[in-house]
Amino acid sequence: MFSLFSWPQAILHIDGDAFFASVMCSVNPHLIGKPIVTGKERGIATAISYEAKKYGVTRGMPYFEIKKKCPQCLFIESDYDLFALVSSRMFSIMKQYSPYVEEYSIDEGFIDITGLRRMHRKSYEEIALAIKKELELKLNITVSVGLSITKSLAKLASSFRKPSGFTPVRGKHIEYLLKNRVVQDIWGIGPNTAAYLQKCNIKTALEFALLSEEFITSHLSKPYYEIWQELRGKKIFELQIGKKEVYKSISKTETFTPPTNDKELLWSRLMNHIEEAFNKARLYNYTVGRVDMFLKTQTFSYQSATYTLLSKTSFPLPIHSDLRKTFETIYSSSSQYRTTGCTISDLEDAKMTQTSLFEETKTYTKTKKLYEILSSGKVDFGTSLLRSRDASKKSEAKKFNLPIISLE
DNA sequence: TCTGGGGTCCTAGGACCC
DNA sequence: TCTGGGGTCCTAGGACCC
Repeated sequence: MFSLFSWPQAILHIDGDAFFASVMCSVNPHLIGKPIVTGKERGIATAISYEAKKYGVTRGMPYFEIKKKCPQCLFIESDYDLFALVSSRMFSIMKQYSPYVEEYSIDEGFIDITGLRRMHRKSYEEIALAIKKELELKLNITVSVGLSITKSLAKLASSFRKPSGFTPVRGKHIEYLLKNRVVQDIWGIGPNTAAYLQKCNIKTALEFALLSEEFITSHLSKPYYEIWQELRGKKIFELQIGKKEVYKSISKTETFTPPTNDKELLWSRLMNHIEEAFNKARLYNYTVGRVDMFLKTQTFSYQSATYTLLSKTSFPLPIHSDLRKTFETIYSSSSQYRTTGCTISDLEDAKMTQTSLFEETKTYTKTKKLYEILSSGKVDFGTSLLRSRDASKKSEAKKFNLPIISLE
């Protein structure tokens, strides 16, 4: 019932095993074989080696708990530059086998190898194994590989055997794979939907895939209908080829330990995030139409507010006082806050943004000039100018007739 | 599982219009 | 003056991913 042909498409999913931890081991051989956990810089586990997993250490676990579960565990700092380097080497190896490579995340990719058997003089299984072998040899880490006829099936397959597993699933083997996976294992089915399905007495991926089309469309939303089709062998999701450079939104958040209700501290951190988000927007040549900000309390409730710009801009400084007013509407002196953050959206290609009246004003020219100076590296006070308590820096700011964001 | 940071997409429901 | 029904656009919020 699932598919008439063995390989209507051949899609690989490649997943780095405990990627961050494995990369740390690959460059520090004395760590090999030891229980290690990365994420020391944030105090929580971001990657856990298989040795540490045995002790019950899980993602997001705080330091004191890791120590309790596994006292001999080595808690080390993440080296994101190194992870990015290994990641880019991983994808360039993949691209030697097929031009259709999706860089899904830092440690995961999809490869479409449909129609490449002749070129490689190998079966699809042999191509998959060759890629796996080369990755492991050259990067000194292990990867798990799934091979099937859709992205969802390939991803489910790669999680079947770990670490360093290879699971090819052609049409006639799909039922077997699905029978041996639970609905939570399916890409796109999270805890909420899994709980709902559980109530309907649907536990395995096979039970989900065998549901009627009528049931899926009347009880679940579009994404689940697409997943359902993918698990039945119908290709819905295309590979996203090429580097990520299109954004719908950009966000920056930060959690405080311990929580705080210091209004000016929160405001200065929030403004800092907004500056950083706009920096990224300028990097990708976007103008911004909307700023969302939020404060999260100790009890995980959110206060959020939106500021909609009258005309899109790439610089946050001119809207500084409006943002402050927006902040005032969500801050409460009686709350303790653990997280602050912002999301900027309504992004538009800067070339497309019409020159507004605002942009013709002196303020705009000065703002642009200021940001140019700040990003040129010719001055050493950096963006701290905007938050400085130092009088000389304040005078620098005054030259541009700009507001000063105080730390007090 | 006492919970970090950065994203995407979908849907329900209100506002507005005819 | 009261009334029906339908379309479009926007937004808030939820769910999911790594």
